[in-house]
Amino acid sequence: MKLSKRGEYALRALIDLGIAQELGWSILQVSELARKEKLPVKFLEQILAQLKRGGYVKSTRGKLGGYSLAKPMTQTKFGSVIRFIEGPLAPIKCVSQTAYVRCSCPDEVHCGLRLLMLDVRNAIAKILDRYTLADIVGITLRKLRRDKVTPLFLPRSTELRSVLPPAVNSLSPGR
Amino acid sequence: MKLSKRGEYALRALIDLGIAQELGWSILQVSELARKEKLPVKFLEQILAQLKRGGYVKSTRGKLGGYSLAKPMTQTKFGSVIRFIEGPLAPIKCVSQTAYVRCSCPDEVHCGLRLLMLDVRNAIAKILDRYTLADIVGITLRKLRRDKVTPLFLPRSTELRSVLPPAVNSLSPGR
DNA sequence: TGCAAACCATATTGGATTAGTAGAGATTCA
DNA sequence: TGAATCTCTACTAATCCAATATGGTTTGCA
Repeated sequence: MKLSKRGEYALRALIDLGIAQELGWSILQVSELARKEKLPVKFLEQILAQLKRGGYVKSTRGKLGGYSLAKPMTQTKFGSVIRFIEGPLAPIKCVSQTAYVRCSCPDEVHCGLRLLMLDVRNAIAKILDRYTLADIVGITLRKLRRDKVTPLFLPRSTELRSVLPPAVNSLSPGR
Repeated sequence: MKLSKRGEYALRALIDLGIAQELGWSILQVSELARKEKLPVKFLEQILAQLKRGGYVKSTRGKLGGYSLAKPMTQTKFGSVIRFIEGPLAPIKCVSQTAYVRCSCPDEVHCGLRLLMLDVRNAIAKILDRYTLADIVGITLRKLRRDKVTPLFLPRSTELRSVLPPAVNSLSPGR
C-alpha cells in the first residue's frame, strides 16, 4: 500500500508550487524546491520533467527559469497524479477501474478477496479522486496562517528579493 | 498502493482454508491449495510457513498432513494479516499508526500531503481492520450458494473422498 | 559576446525487493 | 519401508527504486 519516494516528491513539489503561486511567486527553481523539501536535486529534476510530460507543470528555461503549475489547481486531482506517476490505485489489478486486468483466480465473480479489495480501491479512489491541489494548498495555507507560520521560499539573490511580494511576513493572520 | 503476490496468495490461502473449514474439511494440503488457486506450489509453501509463524494457520506433518486455520475466523482481521506480510498499511510512514517514522519534510504539523495521506490510511485501515476472515468466507459462501456453484476441493485419493461431508452438492440453495 | 544559471536528456549504478526455483531433510501413516 | 506431506535453506533472474553522473541546450544580462 506504499507511495514511492518518486510519488511523494512529485506531490510535495506540486503542493509547493501551488503554495508559491498562491503567495504570488510565478515560478520556482528546482534547486529552491529541493532545498525547501530537502530532496536530492537531480532526482527532483527528473520528477519535474515527468510532471511536465504529464501536463501538470510547465517550465521556462534559461536564467530566471523554473517551474510553475500548468493549469488551475482545481483541475489537478491527486488521483490523476498518482496514477500517472505510480500506476493504478487498486491494490490488485482485477479491481482497477482504469487498468483492469483479469486475475488468475478461477472464479472472479465469487472471489471474496476481490470484493474486499474492491472496497479498498473505492475507498482510496474516493479520497484521491475528490481532492484537488486547490483543496490541499488551501488547507495548508489556512493552517500556516492560523499558526502564524511564514511559508518560506527564500530567494538566493538580492535581485530576486526585491521582487518578493511585500506582504509575505504579514499575511492576514486568520482568526 | 499495491498488494504483492505474496500478500495476495496469503489472503487467498486463508480464505480457502476458511471455506474448507466451513464445509467440513479439517485440513488442506499445499498442493491442493495451489492447484485450486493455480499458484506455484513451492512459493505457496513458503507463504504458508510464514502464516504459521504469524499464528494464522497450523500444520500437521506427514502423510495426510496439511494446513488448517489456527484460530477462529472472527479473530483473523485482514489488516493484521496484511501488516504481517506486507508491512504498514499507510502509504507513507509518517501517517502510520503501527509503524510511525518521522518523515523528511520540514514541518510535519503543517504538511498538506501528510493530511491527505492520513485520510487515505484511515480509509484503508477502516476497511481492513474491520473485516475478518469470517466475514469474507461467509459472504463468499452465500454468493456461491445463491448461484448454486459448488466450491470444489477435489480430493485426489478415494480414501479421502469417503470422508467428504455428504451435503457438499446440496447445500441449502439460498433464496 | 561571454558566462552563469537554469532546464533537458540519457546513461549508469548499487541496493533492495519480488517472485519464484531447487534440493535435501524431517515427520507421519499405512 | 515407502509414499506423502511439511520444513529449511540457499539460490537466482528480473525488476524496481532512488538516486548519481555527465553533458547538453536555452536564456538573461553585464
